[in-house]
Amino acid sequence: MSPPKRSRNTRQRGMILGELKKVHSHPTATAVYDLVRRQLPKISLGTVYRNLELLAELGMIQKIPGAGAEARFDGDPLPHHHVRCVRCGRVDDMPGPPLEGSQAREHDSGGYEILGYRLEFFGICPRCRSESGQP
Amino acid sequence: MSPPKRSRNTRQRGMILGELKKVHSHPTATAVYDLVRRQLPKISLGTVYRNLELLAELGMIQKIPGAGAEARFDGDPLPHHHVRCVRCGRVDDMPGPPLEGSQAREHDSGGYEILGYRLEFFGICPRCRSESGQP
DNA sequence: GTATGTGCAAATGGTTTGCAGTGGG
DNA sequence: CCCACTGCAAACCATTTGCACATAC
Repeated sequence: MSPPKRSRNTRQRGMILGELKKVHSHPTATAVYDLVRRQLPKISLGTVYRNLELLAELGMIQKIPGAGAEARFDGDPLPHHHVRCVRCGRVDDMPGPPLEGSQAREHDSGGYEILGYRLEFFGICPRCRSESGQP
Repeated sequence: MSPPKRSRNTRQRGMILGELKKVHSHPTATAVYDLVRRQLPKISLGTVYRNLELLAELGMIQKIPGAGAEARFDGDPLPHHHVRCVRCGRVDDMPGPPLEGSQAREHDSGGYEILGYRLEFFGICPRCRSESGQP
């Protein structure tokens, strides 16, 4: 159905993927830019955005589009949930299995063909909790 | 703890709330702007944004911040889930109970204080399904 | 009377894109 | 060789904000 989507192995793309696989901080596009720039000082932010988008489409990484917030990227493409700190924006992995019974909803969904769902937790990260007393 | 947050009953605010309660289309800020402008031609988009934000804070309406997409607003403040059409952006209510067992996650959450979660389904709405064969 | 709200317009900020040149296969 | 990719800079677009005036209470 869909054409295999051919892509090339550029230094920029390899570097972006490599850095993402290396860290566990779910960096923003700008953060990835800063990481990669240490090796490729002339890389442009546009290229970083284009590659992150492409790598996510290819299923090699995961894009975590924040609700209203800056998107973050995860070198681990396997499905899992995330927690986002409402204070500092930090994103971490959330232990726990994927949402069960979501398939069941495909029926009573008002005529929609359900393709998937996004579940994101929000809260206050350990660091922010200690910095200013737990409210 | 938090000061009662005093607010005034302006014509603009009442009109925005009224229109939102009237429709069931989960309109965007701009769509609300267009609705209200029929009665108050001089209202500004900035005022619409400010009031939508305030009304959501007051718990009188619900803000549905799309992951990467334009935010939408719901005149029904009671918690329920939504489906977003990946083709046209349309948002509808999703039948079904709030996520059970989310409280249980508050424990094994890597030190986070969990405040809540956002669950949004995505798929293809009936109209878009019929317009271009179900893929 | 005074602080809150409004209209207007400019600013913001993350993300996208047009274009001419580069380089991977 | 050719077309995907890059760097650069400008464009985009939802949302926010500064300011002077208006108005709810």
